[in-house]
Amino acid sequence: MISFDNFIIRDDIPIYLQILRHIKRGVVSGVVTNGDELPSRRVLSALLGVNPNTIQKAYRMLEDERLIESHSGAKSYVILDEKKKNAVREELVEDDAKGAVEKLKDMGISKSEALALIEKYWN
Amino acid sequence: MISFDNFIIRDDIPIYLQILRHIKRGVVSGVVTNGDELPSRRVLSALLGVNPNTIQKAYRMLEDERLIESHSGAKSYVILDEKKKNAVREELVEDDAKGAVEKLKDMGISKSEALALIEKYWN
DNA sequence: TGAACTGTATCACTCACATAATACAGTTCA
DNA sequence: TGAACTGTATTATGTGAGTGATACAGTTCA
Repeated sequence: MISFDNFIIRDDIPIYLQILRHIKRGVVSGVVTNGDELPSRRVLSALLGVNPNTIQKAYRMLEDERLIESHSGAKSYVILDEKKKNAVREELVEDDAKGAVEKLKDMGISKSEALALIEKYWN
Repeated sequence: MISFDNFIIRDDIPIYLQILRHIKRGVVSGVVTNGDELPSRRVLSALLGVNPNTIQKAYRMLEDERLIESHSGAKSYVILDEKKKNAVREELVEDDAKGAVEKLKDMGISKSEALALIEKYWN
């Protein structure tokens, strides 16, 4: 069962996206694996204190990306293989590392300065 | 006069924030300096093809941060000193480098992997 | 002085997001 | 079998961010 312990809702980005990313990051970090069961829409909505439709929106997007499977009446499960896992990893890395590089470059920061910054802020 | 040449509007974040960041990055990179004149709200809105209120929103935020000065009827100018400049630099670095570090960490990526990613995506 | 520029303020509109309230159908399992 | 769970769909509503349209007032300068 995918865990949502210590999942805290922020208000800077849409909740359905936070749920989506939570699961994708789990996939990349290895916490979420093939065959894992997802909490039902109703259960998770009650747990997080949000509307079931918000959960449904996140789950629907995951299903569109073939990362989970849902069948009417039955529970929903994670469907993963190495290829998908790598794709998710690539996607998240694109968003994060690539975006950061672009921004740092825009500010006129050199590569060595950028590397020093990452070092600095890592701790 | 602050330049908006090769400024391209994206649709993923609010336009007023893009304008705000464009100017702040100019400050950090040294393209924007103390006493520089800003394009008027109407002129810039026409140039970018957006509503004058959108420009006003960005300028208003810059004024709240004391980075520019506006007086009714008169032109708007950049007001900078070393202290403010460093503050802006710190702020942008916070947004970019610090945020990137946090996300990469969340994905279970190690520091050395992160450094390698920055290297990789720099080109 | 007055035209043409400035900044500023106010109201209206759209849209994404989230919520709310149901309804219906498929499944699981005691 | 039937209760209690699942997923799915639909319609309505509220809210705030972002933007648009417009009006008003101050300034600059020929």
